[in-house]
Amino acid sequence: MTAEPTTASEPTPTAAPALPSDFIRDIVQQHVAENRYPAGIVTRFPPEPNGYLHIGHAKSICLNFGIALENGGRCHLRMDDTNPAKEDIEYVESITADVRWLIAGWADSILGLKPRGALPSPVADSPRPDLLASPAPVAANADHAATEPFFASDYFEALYGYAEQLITCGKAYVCDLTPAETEAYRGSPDTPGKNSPFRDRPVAESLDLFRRMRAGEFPDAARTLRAKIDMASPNIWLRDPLLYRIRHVAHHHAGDGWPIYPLYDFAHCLSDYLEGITHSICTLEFEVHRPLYDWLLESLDLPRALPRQYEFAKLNLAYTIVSKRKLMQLVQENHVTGWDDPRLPTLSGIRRRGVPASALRAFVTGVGVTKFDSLTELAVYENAVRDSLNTVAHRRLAVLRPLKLVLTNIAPGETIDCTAGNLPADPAAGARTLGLTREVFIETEDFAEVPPPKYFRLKPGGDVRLKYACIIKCDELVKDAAGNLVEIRCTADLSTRAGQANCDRKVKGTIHWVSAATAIEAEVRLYDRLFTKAEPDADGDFKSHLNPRSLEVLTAKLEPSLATATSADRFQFERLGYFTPDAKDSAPGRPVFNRTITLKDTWSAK
RNA sequence: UGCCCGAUGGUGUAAUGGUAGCACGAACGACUCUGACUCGUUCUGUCUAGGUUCGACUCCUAGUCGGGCAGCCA
Repeated sequence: MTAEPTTASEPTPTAAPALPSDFIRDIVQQHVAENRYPAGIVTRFPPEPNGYLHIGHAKSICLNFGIALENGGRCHLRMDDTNPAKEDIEYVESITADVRWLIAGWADSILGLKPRGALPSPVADSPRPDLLASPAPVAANADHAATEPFFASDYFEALYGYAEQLITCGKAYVCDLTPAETEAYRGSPDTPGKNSPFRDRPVAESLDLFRRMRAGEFPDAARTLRAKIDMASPNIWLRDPLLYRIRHVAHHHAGDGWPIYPLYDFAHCLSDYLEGITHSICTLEFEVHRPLYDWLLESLDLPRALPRQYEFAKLNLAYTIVSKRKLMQLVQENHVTGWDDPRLPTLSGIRRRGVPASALRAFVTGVGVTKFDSLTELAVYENAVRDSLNTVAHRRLAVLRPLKLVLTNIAPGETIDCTAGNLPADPAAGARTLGLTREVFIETEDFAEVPPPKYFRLKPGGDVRLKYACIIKCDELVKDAAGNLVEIRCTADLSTRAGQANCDRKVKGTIHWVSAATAIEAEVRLYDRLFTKAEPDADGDFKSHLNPRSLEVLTAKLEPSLATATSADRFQFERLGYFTPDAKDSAPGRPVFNRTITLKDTWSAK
């Protein structure tokens, strides 16, 4: 091959990964091009702190933070905490930690691409000028917003003011109907509702009543504040929707000063407005709320640009459920060990299982953003996890189900050093030394006394390579009185070690092993999908489809270098999968490893 | 039988009136001291019926199928 410098004078295309594209990003792009939001693009991720975040939220987080990052904008993590009865500070903390984990380091990689817009300028009347005033770099800003969440409950006072404004201009009224009456008056999807008898109550009376609601004069559910729209609207959310309800409960963030709390529809659009959100992106079930979102904002006298709502389809992943209510059941009924059980699709569980945040991001980005209610195959997720781990996880040897093997031509006490690269594809990742000894453990399934067709592993009279060591030949089986195999006796061909005369000798199979003399023991937890059906709740009975074999606990033999591993480490146990020490249960001297995912197996399935 | 939304290979997604492409998956093959990775080849698609157009995945009409909406939840 001649070294023709054909490309020397051509500009080397810096293979920048393409920015994701979808119908929402297209809209944002157009707005950027039109300079519709001169102050910049601002999005938000608004979970209610009533449960743990899950893989579905990851899609929303990546969409919202991604759009902000790509456009030099901002994304606010906002607790949508308007219903204190269901919420708890525990969830505020877990959500904050999970979001921070998911986006950590992301800005750096995405900012390597060219940001498409200018940095937003401060929003003058923002309730959080501390956050918004400093034009920090986007990367820092993104992490900061995730670390320091916004709270809808911080806006209760401002929201209350908007409510009074709505009453004053005749667009809201205090209603004394009971909950049951309210429901009855609402009608049904195909029959119009009826006007509340309190609908035309004088403004002054509604205002007085609303102030007394706030003062705590009335018991729970005695009255509500409602928007005055159209009880006959084909859209149920326009049939005089409730804006405020009376609840004499303390709030985990706002304290105990509020006997009334705003409902989602009222709080959300105005929280978006207060934070200067430009694109309020939510899932499809809120599509029918959009007219109300717009009605509320347009009914008030608001000086700044109004946010607009856009909807996309939430993520559905095969063999998993993400409903907070159902996850809660699994946790409370002890089908799993907690919200961070590695079998759960919660971000805490996924993290504990050992999945890198970058893998999750790649997965949800690859799935795309549409309005089609799809079901994503688990293989797509698994591919993203393997793909991410493959290049970074150092290789190690471990034996899950040990079978004793004696190398009869190695003397007791003798050790033969073998070098094993940490990342065979990348010598810079270094290597460690494995000591081959007379007694080793191999995987039980790597030996077959009666091998099936095309069996590459060890069999009577056959030979196989011990990874990083040498080729061995099976001479003899030792069985106990009951006929159970207790030991295999082999001869090691030491001339086939790396650098030796016959190192290039080929055999069909290569198996992993650990030295019986130096192996450490560890608990290893193997996970399988939590459910046996692709759509566990299709028949409304997800608990009957729990996989009884979703967790298998073994005592494994590991190569000694694994003794000092921490939960920040990720390994590939060769031929077995990717593993990480469990962040909760692993301790020095008592290691516990989680299997993040198996390696792809194109043989045993046949 | 109200209103809103959607429909492209097995799965997910692109093509924005002009060559139906990508990824996952599957099959086969090459390579291999991981039956992994990598590489190569192959496989399968525009819901139906009309219409507009030189030309339709794209626009229009009707239908079919699927999803969402009747919490003082979000």
